[in-house]
Amino acid sequence: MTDDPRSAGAPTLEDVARAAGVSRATVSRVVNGVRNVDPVIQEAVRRAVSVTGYTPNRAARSLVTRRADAIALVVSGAGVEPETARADSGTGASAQGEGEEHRDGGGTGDGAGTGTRSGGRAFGKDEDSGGGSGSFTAQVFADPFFGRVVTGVVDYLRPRGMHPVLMFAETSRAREEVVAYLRQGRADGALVVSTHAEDPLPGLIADAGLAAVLYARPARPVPVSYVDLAHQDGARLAAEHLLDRGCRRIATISGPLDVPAGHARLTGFQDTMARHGHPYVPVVEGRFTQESGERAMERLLAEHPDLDGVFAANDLMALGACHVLREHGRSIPGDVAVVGFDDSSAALACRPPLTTVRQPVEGMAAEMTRLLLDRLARPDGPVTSVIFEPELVVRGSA
Amino acid sequence: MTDDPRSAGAPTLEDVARAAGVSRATVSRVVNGVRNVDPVIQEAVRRAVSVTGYTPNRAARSLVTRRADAIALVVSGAGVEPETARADSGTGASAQGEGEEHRDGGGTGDGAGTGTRSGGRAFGKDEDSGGGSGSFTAQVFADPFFGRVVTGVVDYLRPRGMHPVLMFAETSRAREEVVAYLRQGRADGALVVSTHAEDPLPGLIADAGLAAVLYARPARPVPVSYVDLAHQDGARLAAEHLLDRGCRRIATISGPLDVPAGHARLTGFQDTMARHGHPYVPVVEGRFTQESGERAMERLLAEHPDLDGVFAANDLMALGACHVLREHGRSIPGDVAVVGFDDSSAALACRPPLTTVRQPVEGMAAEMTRLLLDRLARPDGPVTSVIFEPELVVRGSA
DNA sequence: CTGAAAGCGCTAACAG
DNA sequence: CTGTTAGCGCTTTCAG
Repeated sequence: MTDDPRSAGAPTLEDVARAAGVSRATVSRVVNGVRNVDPVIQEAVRRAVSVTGYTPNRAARSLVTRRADAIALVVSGAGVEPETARADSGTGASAQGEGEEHRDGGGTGDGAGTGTRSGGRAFGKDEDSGGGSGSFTAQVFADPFFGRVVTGVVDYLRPRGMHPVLMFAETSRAREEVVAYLRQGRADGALVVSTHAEDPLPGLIADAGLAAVLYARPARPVPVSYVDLAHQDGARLAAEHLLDRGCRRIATISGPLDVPAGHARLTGFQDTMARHGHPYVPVVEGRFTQESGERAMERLLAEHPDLDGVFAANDLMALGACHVLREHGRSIPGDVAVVGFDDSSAALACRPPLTTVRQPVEGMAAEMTRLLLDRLARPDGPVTSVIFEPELVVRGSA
Repeated sequence: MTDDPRSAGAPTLEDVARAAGVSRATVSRVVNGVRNVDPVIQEAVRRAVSVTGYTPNRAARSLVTRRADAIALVVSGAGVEPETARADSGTGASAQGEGEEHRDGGGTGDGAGTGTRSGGRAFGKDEDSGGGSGSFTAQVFADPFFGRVVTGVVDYLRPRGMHPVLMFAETSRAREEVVAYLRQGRADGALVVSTHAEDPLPGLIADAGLAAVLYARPARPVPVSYVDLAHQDGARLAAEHLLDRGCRRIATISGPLDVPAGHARLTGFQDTMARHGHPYVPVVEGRFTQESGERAMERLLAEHPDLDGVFAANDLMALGACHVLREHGRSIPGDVAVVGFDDSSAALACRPPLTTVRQPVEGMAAEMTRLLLDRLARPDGPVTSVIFEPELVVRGSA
């Protein structure tokens, strides 16, 4: 029984109630915009609220409403798996193993103080630094893709007064943490962006009966909504464009084949090429990074010096390919036409700007968010998924 | 009095206590790792916890501990200011007016839904789309800088079991929301990255007595810790390098002069040049975007066709400058040497790779996070700030 | 339309 | 070392 009115802490409902001369219940009603409150009292309460500088305590509210009014945005992927060694889930079938270094520098994180100097190094082999430590987080943000996802999610959430909690889940430990986080009720649901197929997270979440929506269809079916792109159609657009402009010796730099999008873009491309009389298309597997695109292009050029068209499964690799082509004296699109995929910022960072297949990432992310919020509002609504159609954006490179 | 043991909801302390045959307090102690608990009972409790599948309810815990164990990562900037019209806070002093367009595209943000397709357009003039809608969020992520900040923050937070809530505050409305969010106790403190001087957010947060640490020193002094880079020193390194390699007709593309970093990098550069006998350096103001770098370079080239060295205040602009130089037949670094700033991913995306001044963003962000956590642990500890030293990274462009 | 009262699940004194 | 007892601040029946 603290009979003392002015305590140290932040003002509570009680304080406002006292100031307005009403009960806590009434203040609560006004604050939550419940009807059935006399306009006069309503006004009095409002005044009391601003006088006291009251702000509702979220923990208390959540405790009773059982809602956090927050959602998690989690990037899930293979990444470094300390315990599982390397989860190199068979680098697909057809392609060549690339032998890309997957290991990274220290990572800024862990230990004691970061000291005062910068974090890790890694990435470039010869060049040492390079604007990104090797952590999973850094790898994720190295691709403009993720920034676009965040943009779409945030722009959808903000007008609704919500903000995403950013989480990463590349190890089984981290995945457990995500599940725990949700189970603790810190977030009402999760938006998960998987960078690899076979990602166990969607399954874990579904098993725990937690709400989630995925970006990209999960490898093994899970009763969870998702948004995805018609990757094959996108690859078809690229193939047709290259063919239409007269290219006849076309090659492709695929994405990692253990990533559904990588796989789909390749098969979509191959299928279309085959249908147009090109059953064999030279392909080198990349890792969706600029550097892997460069290496792949070097290789393609070495094995097929006469090629006149290249489809890279994303813009970053296309950008790398362009660099290599130019270094080898090939003009773009004169000698070799190049088509990318995504229409990310890399497309405009390239000279000439890339002709590319647009993936409306922001819109897809917004839709994903809408689906999650829908589901939170109607927990037993149907599990619906949305597939977006890509479109060709013609610029200078092809 | 729910005498019924097995209710529908998630298991609570009570359930675990019953299962283990002890009191709630004891379970709480075990769960929170408090010593003074008989090892035997401890084991029994642990077993009960896993049997029941217990997960502590965060809201309940936060309600009593008064800690959210969460922090906000907020990007604050000018952005589109519906209410305040344009906050063009005097374009600095020394420099030349330039008349560079400072306004941006519409901004998806505010209004109702984002629709289902991607966000706005904007940015490119001729090319329309381009991997980034015009929202503040999109603009933020268009620069690799922010992804690096997130990386540094997340990598520091993760080992400590914390995750950042992402917020943007480019309008006064959004700023109020950030303050409200903190006051509601949803986050214990904020990491704020201001993209403009005169940002009122730090002041608002300080006035509200909330914990925060800033990236970059605030324009008007605020009793809040911050991390920053010795921008002037960085610019000096760039100037000296250009001079050392024999350049004599050097120009610079500055950042926005109303951004402290932009201003400091310019004055640092000018001072060093002056000290070496070059009191007048051609300068064109850019906006830290690739496109503005291109435009600035076009102009510089038109006015000073004989220049042999360029310092761009960030890598994105340096990249744009390189494109333009090459288009004008200038070889890099043969005809013109180019030095960038930041050592972001754009530095390696450039051909030749950029010689640049490294800003250890990830490390700075980690330090910023450490400072915040420190302060949360010791609320009345001293307000300390850390200034990082940049270093020159020599690559191919100069 | 408003107030009284009962908790939500957890931690933290305070006894034992 | 363990159990009892108060609440943390809010929403929400349930009466009036």
